[in-house]
Amino acid sequence: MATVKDVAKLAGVGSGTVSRYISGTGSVSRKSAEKIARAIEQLNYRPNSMARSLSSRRSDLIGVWVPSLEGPYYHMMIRTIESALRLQGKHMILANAEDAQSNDDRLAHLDYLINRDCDGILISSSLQSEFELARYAEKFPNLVVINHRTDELAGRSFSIDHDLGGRLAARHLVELGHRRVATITGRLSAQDARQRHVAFLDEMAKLGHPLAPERIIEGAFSYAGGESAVAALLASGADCSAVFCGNDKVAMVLIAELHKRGIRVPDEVSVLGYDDVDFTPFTAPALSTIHAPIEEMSQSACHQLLNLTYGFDLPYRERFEPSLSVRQSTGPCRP
Amino acid sequence: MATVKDVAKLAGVGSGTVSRYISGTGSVSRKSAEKIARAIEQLNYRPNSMARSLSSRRSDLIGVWVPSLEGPYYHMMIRTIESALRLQGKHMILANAEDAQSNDDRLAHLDYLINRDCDGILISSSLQSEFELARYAEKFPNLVVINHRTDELAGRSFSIDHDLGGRLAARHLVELGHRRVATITGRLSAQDARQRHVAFLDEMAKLGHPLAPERIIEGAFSYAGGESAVAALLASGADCSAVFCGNDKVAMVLIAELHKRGIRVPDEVSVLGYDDVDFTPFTAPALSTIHAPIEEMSQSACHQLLNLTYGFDLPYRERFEPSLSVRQSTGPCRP
DNA sequence: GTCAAAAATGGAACCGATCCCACTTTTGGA
DNA sequence: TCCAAAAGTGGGATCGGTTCCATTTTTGAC
Repeated sequence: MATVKDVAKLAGVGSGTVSRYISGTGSVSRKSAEKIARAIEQLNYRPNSMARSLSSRRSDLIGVWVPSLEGPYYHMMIRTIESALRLQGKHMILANAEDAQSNDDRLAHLDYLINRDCDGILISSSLQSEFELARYAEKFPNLVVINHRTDELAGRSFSIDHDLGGRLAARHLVELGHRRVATITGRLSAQDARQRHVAFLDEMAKLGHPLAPERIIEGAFSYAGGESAVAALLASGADCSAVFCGNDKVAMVLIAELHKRGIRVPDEVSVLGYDDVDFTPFTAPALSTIHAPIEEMSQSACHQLLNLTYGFDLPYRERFEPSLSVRQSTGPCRP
Repeated sequence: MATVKDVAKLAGVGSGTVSRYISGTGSVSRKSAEKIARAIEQLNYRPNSMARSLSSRRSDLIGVWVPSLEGPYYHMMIRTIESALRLQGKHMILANAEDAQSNDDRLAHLDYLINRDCDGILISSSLQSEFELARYAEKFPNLVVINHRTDELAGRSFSIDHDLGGRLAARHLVELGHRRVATITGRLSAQDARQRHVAFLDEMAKLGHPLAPERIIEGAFSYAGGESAVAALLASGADCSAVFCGNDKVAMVLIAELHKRGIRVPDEVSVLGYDDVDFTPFTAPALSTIHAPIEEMSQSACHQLLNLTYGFDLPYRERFEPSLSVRQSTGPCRP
């Protein structure tokens, strides 16, 4: 493989000039540029990325930490991030903490990224306590958090107003006439799950229809968690005309289970999801849900991370608003 | 940040000894090891991965090329690969060619990986012609292909017997008594889609029930492609009691559309999918499908790539067999 | 035509590991 | 106790870029 020196020699210039030509920084005369271009072509030269990284102290690697890769939510995120980074010539490396057993284990996954000398790190937070995140953020300036708002990370945390999302859910169901409403939440130790849940309960109460405790099931945002939560809800015998699910995966599981039992959606029970992932138009019936702008949020987080890390000036926003997306799984309450 | 030299000086040994201690290759006396361990601890030393890569000519980076990241199929693959690589201390970088407009564009995505000096490359082939793959494989020895069988890449291509898969599908439907059968395929320029389709048609014919041409719709393996194919099938007025879909996403779309039209699955129409992705238990009704061991195949491909690249000796297989997974979306034909 | 400012240049030093090699020390069998 | 083989060692060369700086060349206003 050819090196800068080979190129420099063939082009009849110094190695510094070649380097300047390639990076586009500094000035190179037209004549030199042409000679260098020809030499590069002729030698089929490609810069060695490791040497470049070592000497420039930039790896052009962005680490992405996710608590799980199950289901479309994280996939939409990953997909958006990969695309945004590729557009800027950066590379993503991934750490999926799904198999982590303990909190230390989860942090070890972060170290797996940090030890790789990532220029910046994106964390899709959920169960990480704010304290831990802040601690890491301190020793790692180019760190940005998706879907988690915290004051310690002003300008570096990107989030959706899940409080509003929870309220939108409540209003939608109440407007449809539902009074006997149940909910299946995600794990309430996760900020995003808790926020929408608390707001949902609060808004239901405000609207005059507080939820009975037996109609509140704490589940988890996974298919398996959804299954057991759905089983728990249906086993409880809690009679209800509508269920608000903390995310779309759980809503999908619920619809499947209701179908199995011959309970019609939305005629007998309305089901409302949260997130608006890619499959929502294709459940049967199509899922009504709270649209969370996951992709926009992910892209913003990515942009700001690139800004912080490389001094880019890409557009971004820190806060996003969910909106109601009505499809066929919710309908008027029929007593 | 501390360097090997700092560690060597503090420990009172040479830099070579420190290097040997860290990499675990070569021999280091117990006494030196202890001193080095203490120095590392004291200085909080972490090896610089770029310097390490440059001098060892190993990036510990594995590139993964996928034609798309939509839907659970690729996600299951990515998830499996990330995990297998992390277990061996390697890192994955991803190139999603979803946004590629032309074939050159798709190859540019491969270059994006190669220019990063990946030690090895995993390609999830589909539309790439065998010729192009082989061409790249030639100049890049540590390249392995998932879900594509080709003689040029003996020992480096991992695949599922989609011929068998297609036949299993045909047999299942015929055994249930279906005679008026339709099929929605993926893009037939993709090997995996074509194989299962051709075998399906062939087996149906062998069993005495060849498909009428108007009951064959060429679609694509995306939600959008599924939607238009489903629309085309239903618009054609082709009367059928069962539909074999080239993958689960399309089957999901079909179930949703049938639900919308009030057509009961499987009572009026049976729907059979392919792949057995993570959501299949949770469609309504739960999707009968051909189980393709995607995760096992991905892991094998990963293992063999690691073997080729780093001389590991991880277990792997090149060929996998699909199996029938009956759930609730297929049932006996009721005339 | 003059001259200061700006542009362009070559090459050495450096980034922080690995790896090789010549050398020293330890080991254990006779 | 001796000695060959094995184990352990230190440090310099090397990987292939970037970056800095002193120096040369070009530019353009007067």
